[in-house]
Amino acid sequence: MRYSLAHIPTLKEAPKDATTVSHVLLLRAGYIRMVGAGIYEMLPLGFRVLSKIANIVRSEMDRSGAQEVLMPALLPREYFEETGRYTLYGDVLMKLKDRKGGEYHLGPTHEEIITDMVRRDVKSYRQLPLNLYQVQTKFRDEPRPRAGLLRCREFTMKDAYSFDATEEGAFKSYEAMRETYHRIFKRLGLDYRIVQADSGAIGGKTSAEFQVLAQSGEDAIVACGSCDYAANVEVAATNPPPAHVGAVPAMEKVETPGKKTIEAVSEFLKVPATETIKALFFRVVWADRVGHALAFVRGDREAHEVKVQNALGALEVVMGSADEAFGVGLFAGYIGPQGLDATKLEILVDREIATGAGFVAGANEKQHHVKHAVFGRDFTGKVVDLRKVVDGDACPSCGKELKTYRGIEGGHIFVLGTHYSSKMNATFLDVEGNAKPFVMGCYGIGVSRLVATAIEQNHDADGIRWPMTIAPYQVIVAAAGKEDDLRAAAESLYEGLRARGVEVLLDDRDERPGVKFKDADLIGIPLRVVVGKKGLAEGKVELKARTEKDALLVPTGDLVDLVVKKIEAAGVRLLPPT
RNA sequence: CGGGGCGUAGCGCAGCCUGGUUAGCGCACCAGACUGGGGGUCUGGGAGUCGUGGGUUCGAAUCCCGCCGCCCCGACCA
Repeated sequence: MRYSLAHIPTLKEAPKDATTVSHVLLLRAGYIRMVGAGIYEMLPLGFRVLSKIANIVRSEMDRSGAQEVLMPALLPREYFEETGRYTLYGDVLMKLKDRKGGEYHLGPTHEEIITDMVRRDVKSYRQLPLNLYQVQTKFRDEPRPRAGLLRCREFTMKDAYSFDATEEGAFKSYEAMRETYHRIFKRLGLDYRIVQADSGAIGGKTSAEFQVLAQSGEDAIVACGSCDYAANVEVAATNPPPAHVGAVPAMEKVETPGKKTIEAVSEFLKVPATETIKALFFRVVWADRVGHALAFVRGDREAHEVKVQNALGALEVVMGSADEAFGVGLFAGYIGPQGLDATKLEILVDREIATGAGFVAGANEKQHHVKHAVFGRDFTGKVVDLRKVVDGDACPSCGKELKTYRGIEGGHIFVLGTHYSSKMNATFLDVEGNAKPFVMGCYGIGVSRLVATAIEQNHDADGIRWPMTIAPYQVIVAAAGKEDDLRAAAESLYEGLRARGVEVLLDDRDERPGVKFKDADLIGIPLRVVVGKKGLAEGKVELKARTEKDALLVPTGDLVDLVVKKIEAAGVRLLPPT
C-alpha cells in the first residue's frame, strides 16, 4: 500500500475522552473512530489488525476440527425465552421491534441459536462430537462501556460451541479448546495467564479464563511465581490454615463501650486484629426468595463478595445497612457468630475462623464483645473459604508466594453440561436408542477487545509496537528525502518485498523524514526501512525494528531477504502473490 | 442507577463568573515560498446550527429551566 493513497488519519493530540493507553493510541494512530458510547468504526488499519486476529483464531479453530458457521445477529425473542434468558439478561439485551410489532433483539451470545441449529439436524450419537464456531458482531447494552475497544456495546467475538454425547466427551472437547486457546494466545504474542474463574450464574461446573496481563485490566487475578496456579480473585484460594491445637479458656463477655470497629476493639482489648472476628451483613437475593446472611472472617481479612454469593447459591448479595441489620435483631458493631438464629439468617464462617483458636467477636448485645469464642464449642455455621487472597498469600498448590496482577479477559472457556440442551429439548439417540440431551461447552474470544489488549501490552511513549503476527503491515519503507534516486530505490525495495508476499506500506508522501518517522512509530509497524542519501551512496539502506533503539545498515541487495527472514522468524508464513 | 466532570471548526483549548460590533488561539486542512534525518518556518486562505429546546433581556456562547450526548469513579457485567 502506498501511504499517499491510504486513509491513515493520525492525530498529534488525543481526543480528551480517551484515557486508556490503547484507546488513545487507536484514535491517534488512525485505527478507529467513535460513533457513540461503546460503538466504534474500524478504519483501514484497525480493520487489518482485527482481521489478522480473527484469521489466527480461525486457523487454530479449524486445525482443532471445529467448523465455522455464521448465525444471525438479529434474533426473534422466542429463542431466549426458551431458556429464560430473555428476562435474565434484561437490560443488557438490545431490543427492537419490526413493522408488525414482532419482538427481536440483537444477539449478545448464541447458545440458544446454535442449540436450535444442532437439534434440528443432529439426531444420533454417531454425528457427535461437533464443534461449531463463528466470528461475529455481538451486541450488549453494557451498563458502562469504557476504555475504547476494551468494553464495547458492539464488538467482534469468536464464539464456539461443542456438542458431545457424554460428559467425558465434553471434557475432552473442553481440553482441546484449552490447547487451541493456548496456541492462539501464543501466536498473538500476548503475555497471558490461564486462570480459574467464577462461572457466573449460568456457567456450569468448569471454566477457565485467558487473562492477558495489563495494568488497565478490569479483573484482579493472582498467580503463583513458582507453579502454574492462577485464579481470578473471585475464586482464588490460599493454603488452608493449620488447625489450632490446645485448650482455649471459656468464652467470656466483656464491656466494650463505643468500640465498633476491629481497630477500636483490638486496641481496647489489647488483642491483635488476627485474633478478632469481623462480621459482614448481607442482603441476599436467591432465585426464589430474598433474605439476609452473615459472613464471618478474621478481623484483618477481607471477604470476597463473589465467594459469599457462591457459598450462598445466591443470584446477588449486597452489603446491608446498620438499620437493616437492626431490623433482624443485630447491633452493627457488636455482631458475633454466637447465639444466632440460623432459621432467620444464613451463617457463613471462613475456614480460617473454624480452625483457629479463640477469637474476640461481637456479643450480639450493645456495647459488648466476647473473648475466646471457639468454633464448634461456642458457635457454628457453614464453613467455607471466603477470604480475598492478597499479595504474598501462600499458593494452594505449592505453598510459595502468590502475586496479584491486573488482567483483561481475552477468552473464557466453559463446560456447560446439559443446561441449554435440556431446557431446549435438544436430544440425540444414544447406542441404546434413548433420547439424551447434548452435553455442551462454549468458548469465547473477544476478538476486537484483543486489538486493544495487544496495544496495552505493546506500546511505548512514541506509539504502538505491534507483534509481527497481527501488525497491519509488517514493514514500512520510506525515502528520507525527495530526490529521484532515493524515491526510486524505495520504490524498488517496495516492489521487491511485495513480490515475496510481504505486507508493505510505502511512505511515498512528500513529507519531511521526521514526520514519516513519527507516523511510523505511532502506527507501530514492526520493521522500518529507510533509504537515505549517505547510505545509498554506499549501496546500503537502514533496517530498524520498532522495538529496538538502533538501525542496522544493510546492503541494498540483501534487504529483501533479510526482511523476509525476520518476518518468518516471528512466526509468519509469507505467501507470494499469485 | 448513584457520585463527579465535560459539550465552542476535524483534534486540543480560550472566551462564560461580570450579557454588548464581524466568536478567538494552536494543531490539522488548502495555495505559495523557503526548508529537508525525529511532527520545520513564513505569507495568504477555507472551515462554526457555540450539543439541543424553551425562557429572561433592547441584546445570550455567556444568565435561568428542561432535554440529549460524552468521559471518569462506583454499582452492574458469561
